[in-house]
Amino acid sequence: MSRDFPSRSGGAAIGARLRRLSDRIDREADGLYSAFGIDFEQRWFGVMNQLALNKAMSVSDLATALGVTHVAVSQTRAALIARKLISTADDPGDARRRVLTLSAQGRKLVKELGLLWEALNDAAREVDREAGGVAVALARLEAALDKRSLAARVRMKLDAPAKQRAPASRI
Amino acid sequence: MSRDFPSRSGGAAIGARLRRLSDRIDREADGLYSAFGIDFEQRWFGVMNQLALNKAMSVSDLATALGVTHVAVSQTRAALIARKLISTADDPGDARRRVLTLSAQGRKLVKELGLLWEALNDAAREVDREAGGVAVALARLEAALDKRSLAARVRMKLDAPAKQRAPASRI
DNA sequence: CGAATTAGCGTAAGCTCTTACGTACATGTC
DNA sequence: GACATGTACGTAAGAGCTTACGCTAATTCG
Repeated sequence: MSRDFPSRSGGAAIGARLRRLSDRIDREADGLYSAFGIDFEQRWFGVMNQLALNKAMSVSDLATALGVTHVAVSQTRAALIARKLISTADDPGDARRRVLTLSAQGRKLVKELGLLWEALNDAAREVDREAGGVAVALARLEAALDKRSLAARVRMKLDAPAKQRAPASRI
Repeated sequence: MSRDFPSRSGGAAIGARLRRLSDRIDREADGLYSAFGIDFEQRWFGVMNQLALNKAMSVSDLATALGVTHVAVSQTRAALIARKLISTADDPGDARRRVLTLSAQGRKLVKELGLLWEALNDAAREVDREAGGVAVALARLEAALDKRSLAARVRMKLDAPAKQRAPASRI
C-alpha cells in the first residue's frame, strides 16, 4: 500500500492499483476458462504459451522471457507437472539445466485454448487502445527509470539549492 | 506470472511487470530513507500522509482513500502503532470505529520527511512525464474496464461469427 | 590441474496484498 | 421491542511473487 507514483487520483497507491488491475484481469480470464469448462489458470499462461511457441525451454530461459525470477517459474513448473500439462528432462549438454516441454495433454489443452486466447488478446488490445496505450507507457516508464533512477532524480532535486521550490504539497 | 495485457514487449507478463515496477519504486524510496538515516518504510507512506492531511481517519476511510482493503490498513496500523507513530481511539459516535491519528512522534517524523517527500513527488512527476502519462493511462484503463469488462469483450469477439479472424497468433 | 567464480535450479521463508470468517455495533423493518 | 440486515474491524490463512540459501555443474584463471 501507500505506493504513490505519482499519487493523485484520490491518492490511490499506484502499487496497490497496479496489483488490483492485474488481479482483476487474471480473475476475469479465470472466469472465462470456467465458463468454457476448461481447467486452466491464467497464471500458467506465460509458461504454457512460451512452451507452445518454443517447444522446449529451461527454467531460466522462461524466467527471462517472462520477466520473473526462476523461483516463480519453478513454482509454476511444479503445478503444471502435477497436472501433467508439461514434462521435464535433463539437458544432455548441461547437467545443471532442466528442459521443460508440453506434454501431449498440454499440447491438446493449448490447442483447445487457442480461440479463447486469441479473443483474450484481441480484447486486451482493444482495452489498451481505449486507454491510450498503457503497455507503451509502462515500457517508457521502465526506460525512463533505467536512464535515471528515481533515487538519482530525488538526489538531484535535493541538491539544487538555487531552484526555488513550490510550497510543500503532499498528495 | 503469465499475466499478459497485452502480451508483447518480449512477452513480459504485465502483472509481474506492474509488480516489479512498484517494488522497484518502493525499494528506491526505502533506499533514500536509509541514506538520510530515517527509519521509515515507503509502504507506510499512504497512511502517514493521509493522517497528516486529515488529522484523524478510520480504518475504512483510509482503505477507501488508499484503494486497498481494510485488512491491509489494519496490518499497517499494527506496524505503525508498534513504532509509536500513530495512535488509535474509539469513535465516541460509533463504537465499531477506530480513529487513527498521528502521535507526537509521528508528526515529528512527517515534518522531518517533508522535503524528501516533496522531492520524491517531483521526481515521480518527472518520470511520469517522460513516460507519457502512466497514471493517466492507468486511470483510462480502469475506466475502459468498468465500461465493459475484459470478459464481456472476449464474449463479444467469440460470438462474432461474421467477422473473419486473422490466423491465430499467440504472443 | 586445482581452486575460484559463475550458472542453474529447488526449497524455505518472507512480503504485501487478498479473501474468508467471526465478533461487535448500528440501522432498518415489522 | 425483537429480529434481520448492514457496517467496522481484527485475525487467520492464502496468493503469487520475492530473497536467501544450498547443492550441483560448468567455466575461468593462475
